[in-house]
Parts: sequence; structure tokens; C-alpha cells
Amino acid sequence: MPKTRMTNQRRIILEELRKLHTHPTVDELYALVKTRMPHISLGTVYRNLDLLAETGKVVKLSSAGNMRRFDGNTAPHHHIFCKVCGRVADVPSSAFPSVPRESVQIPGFTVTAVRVEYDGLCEACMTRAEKGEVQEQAS
Amino acid sequence: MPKTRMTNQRRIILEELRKLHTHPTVDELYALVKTRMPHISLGTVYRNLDLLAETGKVVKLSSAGNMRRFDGNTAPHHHIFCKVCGRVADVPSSAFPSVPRESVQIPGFTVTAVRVEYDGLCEACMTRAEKGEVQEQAS
DNA sequence: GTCCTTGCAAAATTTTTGCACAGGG
DNA sequence: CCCTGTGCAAAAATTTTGCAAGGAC
Repeated sequence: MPKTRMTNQRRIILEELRKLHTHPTVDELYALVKTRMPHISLGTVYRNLDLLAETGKVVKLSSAGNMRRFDGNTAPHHHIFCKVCGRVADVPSSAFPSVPRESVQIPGFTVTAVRVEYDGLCEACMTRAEKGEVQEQAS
Repeated sequence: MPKTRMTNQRRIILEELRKLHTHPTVDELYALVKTRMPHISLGTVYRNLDLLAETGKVVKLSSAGNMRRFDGNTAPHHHIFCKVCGRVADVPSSAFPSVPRESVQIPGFTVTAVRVEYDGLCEACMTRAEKGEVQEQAS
């Protein structure tokens, strides 16, 4: 694997992602980074997020929506996905009792990670659903 | 919600998906269904899989890969995703002790489902990785 | 007959890539 | 300096949609 350089683009992408607790999509992060670096290109954001994810500096969340989302918080924690709007939130670790680690054995596979994920409705979508304005989409 | 009709297309899509244990992508299932119904269109497969998923007749697996995969087995069970090739396999329920159900409380959300997912390497990719031919892609 | 569904193709969305030039170590 | 990284734009890949015709109930 070739060595990676800490370019300005890469540093800013990382900084902005770590500021957020919103698990943005590439587009969202791109818009944000662009305010600090107007000439950056979308392709660069894609390339860097993938690289940073490989290095373990950020976490790729592909679950639950169409578009991939990223998380700047690499400490182990779980996520909940709103089935209606696709929003992602962190789950307080207290919500789920200890997760078995290396104990898991699955035939034909080498397990590298265990993830617990939750689906649900966020408050905003819950309220709208009660008014009959439902419309699941981001499942 | 309008009533749904059991058309030939819908029935065949469902049948083929239930035959498989491979959690196919839309394209894969499309190819399969096409052998029985050569004139079916890709759009129809997309539309029907979404409908069937809403009705709970199939399960949408969006995690871990770029393309969505579907599962014809609606009995609760977990999945493991190969980080290299994107393959998905069922996890024997014995691998993970009881999953807490309604017990979970997450502030700001109404939880509707808990999922445990595993990441790892399948045997084929494991072998290739050992030979130094690695190349993660489907994470 | 009604109106949900389909096939087809075009469009929209999201992601990847080729290439010449820039800039980090 | 060398070689990775970037911007730009084009291309690829995946998903959605409009519309007229077809078919389930």
C-alpha cells in the first residue's frame, strides 16, 4: 500500500466530519467543506472519505439509506436509522448490554466486527406519521 | 394505501427470491427472473421488490455494500457481510445469544427493530488476501 | 369496467475515473 | 525531485419515473 499524504483537502474533510454528530452523506459533507475550500471537487471528497475509511480514521455507514453516510467518531458505538427520513443518530451504549466480541464464530467466515443497528422513527417523522402524512422511503 | 394485486411478475419475483439463500442484488434477481419471463423489465423488479418489502414479504438489506440486496427469508435472523466481495450470508442464530427486543429505549426515537450484523471475510476472499491479492471494495 | 401494473425508455441520482497539473515529504 | 493527490469533466453504475397499453379482480 502506497503511503498517504496529509493534504489540505484531506485534513479539512476530516476536521469537518469530526465536528459533526450528524453522520452526513458525501453531498452534505461536500457542501460543508466547500465553504472552507470552494474549489474542492466532489470526486476528491469521495476519494478521501474512502481512503480515510480504509485507514480507520472515519467510519463508513452504508446501512439503511440509499446514500452512504460517514461517521467521524471511531469509538465503538451503535446507530439508529430513521426509516422515513434516513437520519442517523448515535445510540448510547447503555441501551444495549455488552456485545460479545471475539466470541462469535461463523462457519465459512472470519469475523472482524459486530454491529448492532436499530431501525425506528425519529420524533419529527413520528409526529408526521400520526397526522397521516406518512411515506416511508429511506428504508 | 391502494390494494395490491398478485400479478405474474410479482409472484415469480417472490418465488425466485425465496428459492435463493444468496441475498441477491436487484440485478442478480432480475437476471434470474428473466429466464422465466424474458420480457420483464428491470423497473418492474425494482418496483415489486420495494412493494414486497413494504408488505414485509421480503427483507431489504441495504447494509455493507453499494447495491441493495434482498432476502426472501423473513424469519428473524442475522447477516454477515464480506468486506471484500460484498457477499452476504445468514448467521446461525446460535452465534449470538438472545437479542433484547422491546427492552431498548433510545431518546428521540421509537425503535421498531434491532439488527445484529457482522463484518468479515469469506473463505474465498480470505485465501486471496493471504496471497497478497487483497483489494477491499465493497465495504 | 376500474385502476393497479407493466414495459420501455428517458431521466435522475450517486459514484467512479482518466488525465494533466499541483504540491507534500 | 518523485510520486501521490487534485480539479474537472466525462463516464459508469444504480435507481426512479412518465406514459400508454395490459391485466387482475
